[in-house]
Order: sequence, then C-alpha cells, then structure tokens
Amino acid sequence: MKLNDRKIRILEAIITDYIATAEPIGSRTIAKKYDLGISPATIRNEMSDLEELGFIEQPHTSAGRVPSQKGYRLYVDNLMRSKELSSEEVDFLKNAISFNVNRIEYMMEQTAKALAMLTSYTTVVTEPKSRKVRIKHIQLIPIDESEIAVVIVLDNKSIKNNIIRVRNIPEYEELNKVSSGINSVLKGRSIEEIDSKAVSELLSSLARYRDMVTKVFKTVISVLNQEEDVHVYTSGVKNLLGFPEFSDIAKAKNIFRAFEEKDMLITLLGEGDDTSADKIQIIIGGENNMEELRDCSIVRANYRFGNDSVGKIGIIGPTRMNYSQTVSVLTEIVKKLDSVIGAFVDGEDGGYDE
Amino acid sequence: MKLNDRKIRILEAIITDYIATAEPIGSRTIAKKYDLGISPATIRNEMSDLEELGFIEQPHTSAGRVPSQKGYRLYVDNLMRSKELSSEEVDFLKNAISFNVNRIEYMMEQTAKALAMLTSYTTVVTEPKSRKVRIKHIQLIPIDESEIAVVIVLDNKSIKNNIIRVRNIPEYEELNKVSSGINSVLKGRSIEEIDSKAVSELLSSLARYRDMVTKVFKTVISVLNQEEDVHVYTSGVKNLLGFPEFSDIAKAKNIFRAFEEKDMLITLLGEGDDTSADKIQIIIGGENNMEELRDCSIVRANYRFGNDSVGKIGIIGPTRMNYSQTVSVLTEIVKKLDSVIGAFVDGEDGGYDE
DNA sequence: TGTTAGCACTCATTTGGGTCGAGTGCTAAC
DNA sequence: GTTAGCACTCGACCCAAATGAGTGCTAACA
Repeated sequence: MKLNDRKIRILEAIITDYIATAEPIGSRTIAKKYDLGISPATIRNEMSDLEELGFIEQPHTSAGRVPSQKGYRLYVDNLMRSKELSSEEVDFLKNAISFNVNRIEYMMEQTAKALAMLTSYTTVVTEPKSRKVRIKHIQLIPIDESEIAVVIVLDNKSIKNNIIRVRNIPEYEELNKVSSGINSVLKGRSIEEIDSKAVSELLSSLARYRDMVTKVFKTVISVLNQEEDVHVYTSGVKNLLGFPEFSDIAKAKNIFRAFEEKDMLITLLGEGDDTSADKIQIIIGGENNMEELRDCSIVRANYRFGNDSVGKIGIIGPTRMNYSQTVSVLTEIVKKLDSVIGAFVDGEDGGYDE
Repeated sequence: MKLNDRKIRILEAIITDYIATAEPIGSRTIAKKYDLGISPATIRNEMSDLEELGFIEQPHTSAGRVPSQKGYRLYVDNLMRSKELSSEEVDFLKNAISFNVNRIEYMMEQTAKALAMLTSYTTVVTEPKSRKVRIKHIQLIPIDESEIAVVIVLDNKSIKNNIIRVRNIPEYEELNKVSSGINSVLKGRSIEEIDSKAVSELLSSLARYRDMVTKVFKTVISVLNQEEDVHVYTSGVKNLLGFPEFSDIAKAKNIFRAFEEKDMLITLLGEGDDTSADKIQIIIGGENNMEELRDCSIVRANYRFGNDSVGKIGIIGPTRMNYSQTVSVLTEIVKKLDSVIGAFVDGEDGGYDE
C-alpha cells in the first residue's frame, strides 16, 4: 500500500483538526470542512488504509480517528509548514523579556514566563552550563575571625561564592597576597588545565595557610565541576490543566509530579542530547522515556552562551500541541538569546549603563 | 442562645470528622461514631442551633453539616489540642534536611520539600530578609578591560555580587586601594547609617574614578534595599490535586495560578504580618484576600536568622486541613531552623569542616 | 477500476425516570 | 429537657431508551 498524495492530504487534515479541537475526527467532517473534492466514503477507504499503515488510530469502534505517534512524526518531519510569527508575537517577546545579561537568572526566568504565556504550554529553561569554563579571578575576602569568602569569577560572566571556615586568618594585606598566589596558579585555567605541580608548590610555599588554601582549592574544584545543582526555571505548569487531555485529575497529578522533580526535567531536556546541535528537536509522546509524560510532547533547543557553553529550553505541551507555532516561537527566542548573549560576550554591545 | 459544653463537643466532632473524611456529617453518624451519650434527635436540635450561630453550615437541604469558617476559627483558637510529633516524623525531618548554613538556598529548598512530604500539603518558604543588614566588606574585582565585579559581604552571611561596566579600570593594586577607601566609608553600616558627607568626600578624593565609584555606591544601595527580588521555594503543589475539594479542574487551575505568581505568594506569607511575632499564625479560608485561595487555609510562621532578619514559612492546604498536625510540624521545624541558624550566627557551632 | 450512495451496525454519550438513603425539621410523648 | 416517630427533601445512583457520530460493506455508477 502506498502513501499517495491524497492519503497525505487526508492525514494532514486529521492532524490539523485534532490539534485544534482535541476531538477524534470522522470522514464526514473531513469532507465538509476540508475541500478535498472527494466524498466521505472515499475518505473512509483512505482512512482505513492510513490506520493499517499506523498513522492514525481509533479510540473505539464508533469514534473518529486520531493521529498516532507515527502520524505526528510524519507530520512534524515532512508536512509541517513553518509559520512566521506575527509582529504582535515578536513584540510580546521583546517587551516581556528585559535582555539584561548582568542578571542572567532573571532573564531566564522571564524567558520561561514569556514562552509559557505565548504558547500556553509549559516552559522549562536551564541555566547555561559549560565544561570548559575558565577562571578569570579568585578573591579571598575576610568575613570574621573564623571565616572567609571565596569569590570566583568565571569567564562566562558568572560569579560564584562560597564561605569557608578556617582557624587562623591572615591580615587583609596578607590575605590579598595569598589571593594573588592562588591566582597565579589558577587564572585562565579550566578544570583540565590545572597544573597540579604548581598547586603543590604553592601549597608548600604557603605552608602557614595550608589548611585555608586546601579548602580554597576544594571549593574551586567543586565550582568548576559544577557540582552545585543547576538552576531550572519552570513556568506555565498550570497551563496544561486547561487542556482536555489532562482533565483527568490522576493524569494531571502524574504530570505535575514530573515537574516537581528537577532531575526529571534536566533529563527531559538532555535526553538523547546532541549539545552541538543547533537544530530544534521534537520529541513526541512516548518517545521520551518518562512514564509520566507519555501524553506530552517536547519541543526543545539549545542556546549558546559564548562559544562553548549551552543552556536548554524546552516547551512541553500535549501530544497534539501546535508544533508549527511552537517551533517558530522557540526559533525566534533562541536567535534572540544567541544574539544578545553573543554580543555581550564579545563586548560589542556598548551599553555603558548610566 | 448559649454555646454550652455539649454544643462544643458536637462541633468538635463535626470538625474532626470533616477533616478526616471531607464528607458532610449528619446527626446519626455523630451519635454512632462519637460517644456523646445523647440521641441523634438531640444532636439535631443542637446542630440546628450551631447552624444558627454560624459555626456550621449545610451544603444543601438533605445533606449533613460542614464546619464554617467561623467554626474552624473557634476550633483553631480554643478547641484544638496540640499534637506531639511522632519520633518517625522528627526523624524524617532531621534526615530530609541537611542543615548546612553555607548553602542556605539549598537548605530552604529542602525544608520546603520535607514539609510538603510530611504534611502532604503545599509548602512555601522565603529566604530570610532583613531591613537592618550591615555591610561587612566590599571588594572590587577586575573582570576584563571594561568590567569589574562588585562583591558585597553582608553580616547575615549572604554574599551578593553584581557586574558593572566602567570605562577606565585601574590596575589591580590601585583597585584594591579604591576598595579600601570604599570600605572605610561603608563597612559596618546599614542603609540608614551611611554617612553621606563621608561618601561625597570620598567621591572627590577619588575623582579620577568618579564614574566607577558612583556605580559601586548605586549597586550597594540597591543591594541594601534588597531591590532584587527575594527567592521563594515552593514544594508539593501537586499534593493539593489529591484532595477531593480540588478535583474540579477549574478550581485547581485557579489555585495553581496563584502558586505561579511569586508576588502572590509573598503577599500571602506577609499579609497582616507581625514580623516580630514568634507565634504561628493561621489564616482560614476567605480570611486571606485572594480570590484564588478562598478554599485554602494557610499555617505560617517566621523563622529568625540572626537577631533581626526573618524568613517565612507557609503551609497551604484545603480549609479542612489537619491544623493540629500542621502546627506541630511547623513548630518543630521553626525551632530547628532557629537553633541551627542561631548557633551558626553566634559562632557557637564549632564545625570546622574537614 | 476507482468513486460514491445507501444501509446496517456499533457504541459512547445523553436523557429521563425511578429508587435509595442520608439527613432534616417538627410534633408529641416521656 | 430529651427522645421516638414520621413526613419530607434532595443528591446520588442505576438503568433503559434515545441520540448521533462514525464505521464497514455492498452494490451501483462513471
């Protein structure tokens, strides 16, 4: 049996309609609503074939057909036409997000929110993360008699800090010298580039502060390894409650459980991941391996931060989500983020704030 | 009409039962389940009185009675017996939360999660915040040719940082001197204690770096004013979906909307607030002014951080929530937090980590 | 040979009536 | 003041019939 042009047109009609209405659709309705120039009976025959081919299925005997996972896949890969964003939508995104790279967490939070509002699905955004991040500067700051703060400036513009407790804290000037010593060894290096010989030399030359310096190194390593958990911003979870497929409370609860588990979200965004890929990826229904999210699809993308580090954005909706619009919105936002962040990292963006 | 002892016992029975079952309760059931030594008919008469007094109400003519807001209020204020936590519960809290004050955000997140699990309601926790926070130290760190990081150590153990862009950045040594100058003026001060004369003197003595220093002060002010938005940790939102009162999707969606609005949560935790109060506060049903949360009650408390700054914890459940258990759990956790944080701030807690 | 009209059949959903039972209020007797 | 008895109310539940959207099959048509 061949998937001829007419079958494809019918399949497209079924998917379009189902995306819009969430109701199974029958032959008569297709004939009436979509001008295919053939009668319901013919459509019935074709639908019977489409079902046999696995592109659509029937919830129960006397109901219409709905697209199957395989059907959506065909649609997404071959049929879907990309949709231009309306100027209102572009404006909305521009106004809803303050592209202020100094407050990157805030920006990501706003991005999540804006996407959730625009698509009326759920949005998940992770902070950018890099394996090759380098140290720009390390500074030790005294807090009180028994504590100092270790401030680590990274070359991806983020600043991490941690408090450590040590027994004897040197005077301010002295502490600055220790800072300098540590900097001389670590500055400009990524985790793989740390020279362990230089480190142990430094340790012996600063024997008086051995305890402290060891702790500092420990902190640095843990920061570079990004052991601390990455932030995840979620928005619009409530949106899903509006869709009829989740009006069953039990189902809804299941999905919500997934959204409360940060680890799950991270796997969801990372699964089968090709970090270098610039392309938007679409994961349909059961293609993700999470039982809880079997009735959901995910449209996700990476955004660049500098040359090397990437964050992820995912938009999660019902399987019959509006893929075309979602892809457009996501493309737009990733482009915007890339350009804003890129300009910032390159220093092209003048913008000395007053 | 007087609220005699017998009426109170009946009211208590109604509330206890309704909290457990979420079903309206009738006179016969009370007579059977609770050994009050009177017949259903008598109970009926008393219930009729209780209804007239406004402590209970009838969803519809042929149903039993449910407690009214006024009824819960009476119960919470006068009738409720405080319940000891079981040792399992205490253990659970102890194990679920790693009381590590160096990672305060993490600790708060865990606290929210643990409370949500233990109570099976929703928990909201805000970071501690203080109006009288003082500066302990300020450090300027060079990032590149056009940017420096301003790191501000506060006396509540938190460290804030911000990147500012400036045109001409002095050498490292010179920058340290500027840091020192700024410190001499700001160290140990809260926002109200900043000496504006000293500031302007400093500004003129550092005329070369006027632009930079001005920006640093601006940053400091904004940090001290805590203009940046406070973190809120929420956990267990999905739990509410398990309660029959929210099995109506529309209602659930409404509530979820509230939980996605950070501002709403903050108001919720802060409303009619007495920051100095150590007491646990209970807000029943419509007593909060949020339409969305009319069917919810909130049990909330402040926890201290140092002498002066406070964070808030709120547990949100259906109006018929188990007030007694919730109060106990919350009391326990606040006590624990106060002691952990207190010990840390006072430096009594030795704990030099190895 | 592909298309279509016609028809019997299926089955989820809706509708309406009937019963059940939990609960009430009232009255009269204790 | 308490209780037994009774009529009444009304939501919940069940069941059967009606509805209608949809199908598959067959036979006629172009």
